[in-house]
Amino acid sequence: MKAETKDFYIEQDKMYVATDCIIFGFDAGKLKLLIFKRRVEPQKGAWSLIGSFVKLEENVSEAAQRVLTEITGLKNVFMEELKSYGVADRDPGYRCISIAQYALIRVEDYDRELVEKHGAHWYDMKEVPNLVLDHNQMVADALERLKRKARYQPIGFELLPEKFTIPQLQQLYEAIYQKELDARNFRKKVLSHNVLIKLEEKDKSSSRRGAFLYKFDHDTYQQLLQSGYNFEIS
Amino acid sequence: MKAETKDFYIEQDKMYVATDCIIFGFDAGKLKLLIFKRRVEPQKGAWSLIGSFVKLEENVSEAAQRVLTEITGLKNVFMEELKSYGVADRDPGYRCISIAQYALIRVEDYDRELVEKHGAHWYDMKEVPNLVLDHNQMVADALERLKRKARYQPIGFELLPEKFTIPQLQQLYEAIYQKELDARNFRKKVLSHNVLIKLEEKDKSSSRRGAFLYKFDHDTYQQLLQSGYNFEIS
DNA sequence: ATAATAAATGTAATTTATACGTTAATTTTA
DNA sequence: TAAAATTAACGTATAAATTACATTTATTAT
Repeated sequence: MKAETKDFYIEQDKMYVATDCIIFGFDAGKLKLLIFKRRVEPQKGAWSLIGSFVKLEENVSEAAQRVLTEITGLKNVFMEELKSYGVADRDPGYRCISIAQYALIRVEDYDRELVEKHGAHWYDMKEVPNLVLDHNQMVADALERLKRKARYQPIGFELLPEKFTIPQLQQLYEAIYQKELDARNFRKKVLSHNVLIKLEEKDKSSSRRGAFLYKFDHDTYQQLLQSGYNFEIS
Repeated sequence: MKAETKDFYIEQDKMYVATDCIIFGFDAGKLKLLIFKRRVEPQKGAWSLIGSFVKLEENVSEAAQRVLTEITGLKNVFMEELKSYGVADRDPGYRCISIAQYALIRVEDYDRELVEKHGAHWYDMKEVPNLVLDHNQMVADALERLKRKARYQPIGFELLPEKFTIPQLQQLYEAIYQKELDARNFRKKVLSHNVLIKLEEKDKSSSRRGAFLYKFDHDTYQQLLQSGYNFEIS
C-alpha cells in the first residue's frame, strides 16, 4: 500500500463497534424476549440485551452468531440485521456504535442451563422492563420489523417447533400482530399458499379432539419464490 | 468511571466506521444514480459511491447528511439507513465497516456546479458501471429496498418536483418497479388515497393538451396515518 | 352414555383489482 | 381556419380476494 493511502486512513477516527441481539421466542401463546443481567459497567446488574464488541478479524454477522451461540448453544438460528444505532453519545463510556440484529428462536430448542448461567430471562413482550442504553428502542424497532416482515415472509415458522398445528400458528400471528384473527379465514389463507405439509399425527395438548400437525415445506416455498409468487398472511 | 470499566473497553478492538450514500434521482423518465470518481487509494480514479468516515463526535446519520450536503448543496434530503456492510475484509486497507444510506433527491434542485466539482455523474440505473469495493452490492440492495418501500410508503414523491403530473408519477413508478402500469388503473389508485392536491396549472411539456399538476398533501397523509390507514401503490 | 371442548369446514356479501375503448383539450400544420 | 396529431382524462364490467359469520366433528372426561 502506498504511503499516502496509509496516511489517509491513519488520520481518521476509530471507534468500538458492537452488536446487540434482540432475541424473540414464542411460548404459551405469547411472544417473548430474552434479556440479561448486565455484567459490566456502565449499569452493571441492569437488564440488557445480549451483545458483544465486534473483533477486528470477524464479520459483524459472525460476532452476532458468536454471541447467540455462546448463550443459547444454538447454531443456524434465524438472525437478520435490524439497523445500526450510531448516535455519538449513546454509550456514556466511549464512542461505540451498535449494529442490532434480531433473532427468532424455538424456545423448546435452546439450552436452558446455558441460558440460566448467563442470568437470562424470558420476558413477555408486553412486560419488558427498563433496559440499559437505547436497548428499549432497539426492542421496539425490532418488534415493528417483525410485525411488518411476518406479513410477507414466512419467518414466523422460525418461532414454532418443526411440527405445529394451525391454531398454534394462528396464536403466533395474533401475538405478533397484536390483533385477533378469524380462525376460518386464517386457516383458508395459510393453506392456500400450499407451503404446509399435513402430517398424520395430532397434537392433543390443547383439546380433546386434537389438532393435526403440519410442517413448513421449505422446498416448495423456495420453488414458488422462483416463480414470482408472494407469500402473505393477513 | 470506575477503572474496571475503562479496562474492559480498552481491551476491545476499534475500527473505522464509514457511511456511503446511494443517491437516487429521477430524470427524463429514468431512475438515476449519482456516483463519483474516487479521490483516494485504494482504487483512486475508479467509480464509487460518495462516502466518508464517521467522526468521533458526530452521529452516523449526521455524517451521511454532511457528505450529501457537501456534494449537492442540499439540506433536508430524504435519507434512510439501508444496512451495514461489515465483512471483515471488505476494504483491503484497514478494517472498516460501512453503514450505507440511500437518499432520494429532486434532480432539478441540486447544485450542478458543486456536483461537477466533485467528479460526479448521474448514471442510468440500468447502466451503472463497476464500482469499488462492495458498492455495486450496496446499489443493488438499495434498489431492492426502494422497490419494496415505494409500495407502502409515499417516498416516490421525494424524487419528483413539488408539482408533478399523474403521468409523470406513473413514469416514476414504472421506473422503480421496472414494469408497465395501466394508466387508468394507476390514476384511479393514486387518487383514491386522497393525498394529492390538484392544482389549476397544467404542464404542457409533454403533450399538446397538457396535464394537470398535483402536489403531495403531507398534512392529510400524516392525519390518515394516525387513523391506521395504509398507503399502497400497485 | 353424556357433557364438554376445541378443531374443522363452507357460503354469501363486500371490497378490491384488473382489463379494456372512447372522448377531450390543445397545438401544429396544411 | 380546418384538419391532423397527440397525450390526458375518464367509466364500466369482470374477476379475484377478503370478510363476515354458524354448524358439525372428533375426542376425552365424567
